[in-house]
Amino acid sequence: MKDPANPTSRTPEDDRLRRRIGPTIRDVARMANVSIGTVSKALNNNGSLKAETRERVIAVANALGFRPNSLAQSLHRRHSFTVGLISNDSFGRFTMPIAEGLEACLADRQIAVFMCNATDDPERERQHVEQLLGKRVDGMVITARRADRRPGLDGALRGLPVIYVFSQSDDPEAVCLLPDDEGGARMAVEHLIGLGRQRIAHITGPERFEAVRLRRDGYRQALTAAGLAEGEGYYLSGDWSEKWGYDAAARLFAHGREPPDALFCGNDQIARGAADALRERGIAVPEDVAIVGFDNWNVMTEASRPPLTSVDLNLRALGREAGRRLIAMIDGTPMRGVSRLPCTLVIRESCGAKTDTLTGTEDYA
Amino acid sequence: MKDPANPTSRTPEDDRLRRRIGPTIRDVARMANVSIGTVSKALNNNGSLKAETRERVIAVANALGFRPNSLAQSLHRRHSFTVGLISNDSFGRFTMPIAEGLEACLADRQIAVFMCNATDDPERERQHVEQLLGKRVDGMVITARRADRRPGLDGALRGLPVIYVFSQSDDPEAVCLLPDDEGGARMAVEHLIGLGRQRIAHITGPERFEAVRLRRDGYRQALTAAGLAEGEGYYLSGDWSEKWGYDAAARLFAHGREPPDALFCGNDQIARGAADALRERGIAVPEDVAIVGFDNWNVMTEASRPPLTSVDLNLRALGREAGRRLIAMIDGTPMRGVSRLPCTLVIRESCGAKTDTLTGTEDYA
DNA sequence: ATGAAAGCGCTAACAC
DNA sequence: GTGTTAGCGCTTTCAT
Repeated sequence: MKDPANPTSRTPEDDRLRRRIGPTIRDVARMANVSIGTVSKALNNNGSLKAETRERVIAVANALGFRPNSLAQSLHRRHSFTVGLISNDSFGRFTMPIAEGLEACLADRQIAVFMCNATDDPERERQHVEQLLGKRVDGMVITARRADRRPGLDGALRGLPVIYVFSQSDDPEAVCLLPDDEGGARMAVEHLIGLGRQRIAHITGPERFEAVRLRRDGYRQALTAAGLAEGEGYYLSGDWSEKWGYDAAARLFAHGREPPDALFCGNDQIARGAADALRERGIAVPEDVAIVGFDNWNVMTEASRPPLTSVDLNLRALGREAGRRLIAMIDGTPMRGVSRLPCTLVIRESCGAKTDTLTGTEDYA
Repeated sequence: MKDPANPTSRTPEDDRLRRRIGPTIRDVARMANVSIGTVSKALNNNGSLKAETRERVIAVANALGFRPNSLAQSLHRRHSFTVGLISNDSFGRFTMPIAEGLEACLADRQIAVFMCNATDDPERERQHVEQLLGKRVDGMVITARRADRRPGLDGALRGLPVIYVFSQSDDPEAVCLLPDDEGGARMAVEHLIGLGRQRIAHITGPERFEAVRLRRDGYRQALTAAGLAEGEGYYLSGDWSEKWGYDAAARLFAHGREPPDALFCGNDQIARGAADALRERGIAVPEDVAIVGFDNWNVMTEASRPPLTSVDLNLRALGREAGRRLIAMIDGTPMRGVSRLPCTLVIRESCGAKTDTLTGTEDYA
């Protein structure tokens, strides 16, 4: 009673047999009156098959709603087409865009991403790694808040491709991808200098963040290159809050001291706090004082008065590039060491230049 | 030459054989001088086995660094111990805590989460669903921005457990989990009334958001229940920005009209904008006007002057509960319909009450 | 060009 | 108690 020309006529028991797993390759073979091997060739478009057969098999498969079991496939193929993403930033503001870029890149290659949150709990991280290895992921991405380096987890990984994004391993061989904080800071300060500013202060976050130290270095490099001196007390390290930006600005513009004509801030919250402080003192931004922030977090840059010029870390691009590199590693390309991707300066009203977007040059460190 | 008492002595060719896949259950069986079946029983702690054998096998497995291939296991077991999370909010501010709660809950049950971003692109979503089905996920979580309901994707899913979190399907049978916006708003306004406020205005977001309509309803219910009237022009719908909060507050406190003595705001950005507007007008918060926000987004609540009392949507709890329910569904418990989880009122300085946290009662709708 | 059959790494039913 | 074996759903030789 089987009618191979009309593959939709599945027998009732077939439906019952598959619990709810759907048809298997066997069912397709039966309905199309070919062998299992032939179906495999047809669907994977390899081997040599008569065009007519191939098409017929594919038609049957579609009619049946056949969906190959990726788990069974992975048992043979070299890859599982999954990777793990382990975050120690509890899916925070920085992890998000990275994950997004990564996912977008990998989805194009049909690779799925396991999202694991370890939040700096080593035991939890160990469990996740264990689980991911059990699931035979093809690679792993580690991301984190960037206070400092972390021990590599290379012990158990026996050569599995691993890439650290927005975080660093203490293993110098490890593949790490980071934004070029130093270059971003340099670009921001050069821009201020190009606008004629001479007395540029830097209000920033806690020095235990490597990013803080790098941005400070970039700031100083730009000053030095332009022959400008760093005013006394012009470098202010505090926490990452608006309040600190507000207080630090107040300090810079207090009593007799000669005030800065520009503020380069370690993040947008600090910048916004500073902008508030200046406004309340009747100091005009950008006319009297130009401000540049860091992170280009639009919740801050756009709510600030005036809207903030800010350095964008290009985290989405960082995630995408991480995906590309991980794929390359999975494909066998050897990689090692730290790379930094350029930042972008997004110009808004707070620095007195025409709205624009400037991208730093790639750093091949 | 095999020494079962010293299982670490693997033969060199064994290492070579496993490409980099690590030892298989076969290797463990060989080294422990037992059958494959016995190893399986020992490791999965089922069947009946002499304690000594069990322990010995486990010791060998550990020594070999054996890690069962979860993919192969899933071929037999009823489940793959993976679920898919499809987000249409591009991993945004609301998706994050939900994902975190979900992941935490599922990780406890050894279930891994595939993160997929569809960002309202139906084609991309279809591809993701396809991929997840191919990977034989045990269930699926759909989350989204909450402008409105979305078509269920139940066609292809043949009974796979699906739960919508922070989003709704147009299928009335679908399992949906949402915060109780109405109850949260009611709680906020009741709190203001309890503090003696009588003229309470509501500045909120765009009405196309169901959340806006629900919060408005809660606001009105609380007023009505207390026998208070809604002042004319006291309900102001705009966008979700600080600027709108600022402008709306300015409008409410303009010219001759009798001003409100409290503002209930649709989100924290609006509330912060309003607080700024009042401060600039010399209106004291909370003395003259109390303010309550919504979302409890600490970036906003804590940077606001004064810090904002705000309704917390308890998104992390929502994610965890979604995990619990999905597990229940996977375990066979039938579920259907929409549930809403209570919000929490987090009291800070902007409303003039003692710092505190109040939780709404569960809504068994 | 197609079919048959040997596994991938594991579980589970059934022998002994 | 432990070993044997038949698969899970698929890919991939190797015959034909």
